[in-house]
Amino acid sequence: MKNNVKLARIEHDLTQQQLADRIGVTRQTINLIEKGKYNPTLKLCLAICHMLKKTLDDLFWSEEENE
Amino acid sequence: MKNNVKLARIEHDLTQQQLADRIGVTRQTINLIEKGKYNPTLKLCLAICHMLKKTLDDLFWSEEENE
DNA sequence: GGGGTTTGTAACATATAATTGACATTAAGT
DNA sequence: ACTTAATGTCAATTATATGTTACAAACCCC
Repeated sequence: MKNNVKLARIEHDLTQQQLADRIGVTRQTINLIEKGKYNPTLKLCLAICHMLKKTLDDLFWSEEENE
Repeated sequence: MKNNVKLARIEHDLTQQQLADRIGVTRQTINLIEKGKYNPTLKLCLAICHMLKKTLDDLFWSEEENE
């Protein structure tokens, strides 16, 4: 589950904690997503996208079939 | 949680059951997602996208902030 | 080298996505 | 009208995303 959340977060000068707070999840959740260690729900992906002014494809798309 | 899964599935001439089988989930899961009644995981969204030759933005993006 | 901030993990609890099995409804065909 | 396939939905269970609390490693700054 690779993604570009970390990069986009840093572009906005936010810590994991700040991003988590603004989205309304815990820091651990953001951390695990950034590390690719799990599989967030669509609603959470969308919340992250809106907060970081990116689309789903920007942050979460990859051509490969596998995770 | 509106999305375009149903439309894309029909373009490919698949039933909910067939799509579910190819992705490896149950028909109920596909049904509920199409009806917008829940919040699939990213991995499942990606599986649907690849099967239907669409991107995340094609099937699951909407500009609105809310679900 | 000590103190604060950020990040990476871990164990356990809770909410909910997803499965299983079953039944009702709708749509299409004959 | 009858049959069959497809869809909508429900109750009960299982798997897993997320929360909570806590602690350690890494990085700055003084």
